[in-house]
Amino acid sequence: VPASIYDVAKAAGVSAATVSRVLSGARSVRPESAAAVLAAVEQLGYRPNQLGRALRRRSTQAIGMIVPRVDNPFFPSVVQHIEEYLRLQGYALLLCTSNDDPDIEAQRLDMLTERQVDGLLISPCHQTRSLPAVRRAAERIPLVQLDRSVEEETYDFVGVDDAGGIRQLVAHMRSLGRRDIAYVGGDRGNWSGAHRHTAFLAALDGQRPEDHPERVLLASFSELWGREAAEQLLASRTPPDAIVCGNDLIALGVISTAARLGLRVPQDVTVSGYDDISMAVLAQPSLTTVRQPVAELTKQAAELLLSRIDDPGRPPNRLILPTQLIVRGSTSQAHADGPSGGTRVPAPSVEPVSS
Amino acid sequence: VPASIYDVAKAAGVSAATVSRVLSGARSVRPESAAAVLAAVEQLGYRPNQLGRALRRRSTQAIGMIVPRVDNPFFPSVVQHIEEYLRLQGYALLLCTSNDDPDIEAQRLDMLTERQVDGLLISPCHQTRSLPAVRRAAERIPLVQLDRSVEEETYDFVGVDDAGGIRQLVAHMRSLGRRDIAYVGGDRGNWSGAHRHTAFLAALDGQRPEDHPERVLLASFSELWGREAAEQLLASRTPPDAIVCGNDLIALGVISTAARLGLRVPQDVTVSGYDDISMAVLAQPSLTTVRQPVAELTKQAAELLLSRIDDPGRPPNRLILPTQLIVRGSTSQAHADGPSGGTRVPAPSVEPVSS
DNA sequence: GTGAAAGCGCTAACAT
DNA sequence: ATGTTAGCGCTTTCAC
Repeated sequence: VPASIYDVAKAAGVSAATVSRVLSGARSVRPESAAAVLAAVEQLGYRPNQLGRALRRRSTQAIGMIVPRVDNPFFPSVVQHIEEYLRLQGYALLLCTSNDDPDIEAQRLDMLTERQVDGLLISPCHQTRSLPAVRRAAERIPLVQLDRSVEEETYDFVGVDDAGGIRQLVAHMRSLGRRDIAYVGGDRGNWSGAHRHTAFLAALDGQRPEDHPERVLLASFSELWGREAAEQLLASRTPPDAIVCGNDLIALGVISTAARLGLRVPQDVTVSGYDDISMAVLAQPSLTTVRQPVAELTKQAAELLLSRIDDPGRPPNRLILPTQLIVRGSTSQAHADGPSGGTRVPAPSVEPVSS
Repeated sequence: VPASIYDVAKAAGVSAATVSRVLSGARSVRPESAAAVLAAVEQLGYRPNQLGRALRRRSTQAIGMIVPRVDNPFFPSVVQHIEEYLRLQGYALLLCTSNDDPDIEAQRLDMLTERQVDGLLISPCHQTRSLPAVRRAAERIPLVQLDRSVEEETYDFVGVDDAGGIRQLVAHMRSLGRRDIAYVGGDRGNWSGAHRHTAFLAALDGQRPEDHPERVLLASFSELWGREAAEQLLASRTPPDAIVCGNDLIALGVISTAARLGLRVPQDVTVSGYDDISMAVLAQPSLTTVRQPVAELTKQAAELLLSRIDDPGRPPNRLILPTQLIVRGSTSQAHADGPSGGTRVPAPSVEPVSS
């Protein structure tokens, strides 16, 4: 059995309270007592039991996080930033995946709540179906949504200007002379899927999408779906001359199928993604996309959470960050051989908005 | 303040012990008491505090896991499988990243230990520098290594036959008539980097690597490094006609640079990866690689861990799983247009070995 | 079948 | 500066 704080106290010839004080550096302790305690800790190999500490302190110094998927590189990159930030603030990160399933998500949310995390960070997998569990959790624990939000606007949220990003992409395709623009997106159940799709339809304005329902295909944010959708789109007698994709994974799938069918990207068809995952620059051709400001997104989300932990009563805050168009080889031959970066086009007008 | 088990007890007109029994279904309780308890739970919105429960039970029903990186898709895929498996066994997964830094790794290991996880799953980021922290943790908590191991062979481990995989790749390159085979790998600090590099040198046998030290480049398991290394290798007057890479990310970087330099893959130079991440099949050309049996790897690791939790005293077990060569377009034009799968070549001789 | 009481490991008041 | 005491929320003997 591992040593407890009482074992240390006995070995050091002091009381448990003194050991606690030495270890947490809370109040001043006589140097020789401190030395004795430290020696005893060392000798017994004592490690404090955070369960006991958390139970008493009513704080675990842990933040729970739930992401919808871990096989979409966008989320790992978000996780990496968040973990780094929280670590520096002295918080541990407890990470879970919902696998895009609201039931698993709810289960995870409850689990983290019962384990008394001090705060919750979540990208809900569904706008409506995630709502009950998010609400339950938010009633008890400071909660901040990032990148995706549930329908209700009563919780803290920091996301990006999905609509603006799509608008930039459509305008870019237009400026290249493309007129027949198709869309391959994820499902509308989640925030990103819904907003990007809606924005695409809105951006088409002149060209009525009702005339070409087969030009808008929705299913999931995966490369597999990108391959399938491209099959439908590109094998037709009159393929589109541009395909805007809901994220980078879909776009990579589309490009892969285009190559297989012998179509040249960008000459025969231009293709764009969304997210700017690290793979985007490696693709052949490299991928034109919209970059989400992950560093900013995660920093704001973490700060929002810490501020809410500090003051649980403050009114909810919703931040929308601007995106950046990254032009690369999949839409512009001029960029096909660029060593890596691509041309960055900042968003035209959108400022970070707080409501 | 949230309701405690005593609040529920009072509301239901029973004792806390009875509430506990109802909730854990431990011993039989009179139906009407049970109903009253459940009603009170519902009415008060009671959620058990797992800190109190864990402190008393001396079990958190949580497993801690540490992976070196989360931006190498191989590890997310491992995580996904592990989480699924543990969830079905009633365990929560607490996931951390070491970011390939032994100090952060040690900190995480200590953190998880102090939080009293019931078991630890880890891919150590370094063979020797990870050893002290792994040893400390393993002294207190059941620990299983997966995919990577520390130097010492005294802890449970399930990995893959890295050497066999590399041997398959070199043999494959040879069978294609390639004679000047280069190697671009990760750093030798970690298990995979060391074993794959060693295996490559061994597989060369006839061709003495000392004659061509510039043919073997080691740094990190990233696409960026792949790009840099390919620059050196392919811009030379006498580029190699085959490049074996330490993992898929490196290979994708190499292919990207080859394309930029105007070299054709596989005609001018064949390229292979390792891991078979989902991106491998999407690359242009698709990537010949060695598949790690992730499902089997994770299942064995989880089972090893649960068995050690069950019997902490049992002798350590080390499992090496066979790999599978996946031939695709980056080495064979015949496979360049295959819709996806590639040709699978099972390992020749290696059986799962238990020592 | 159920309640009372003790205690998991820790820290925060309150003394001194 | 330090020890004593109580209690965080829960489960589990041990009686009845």
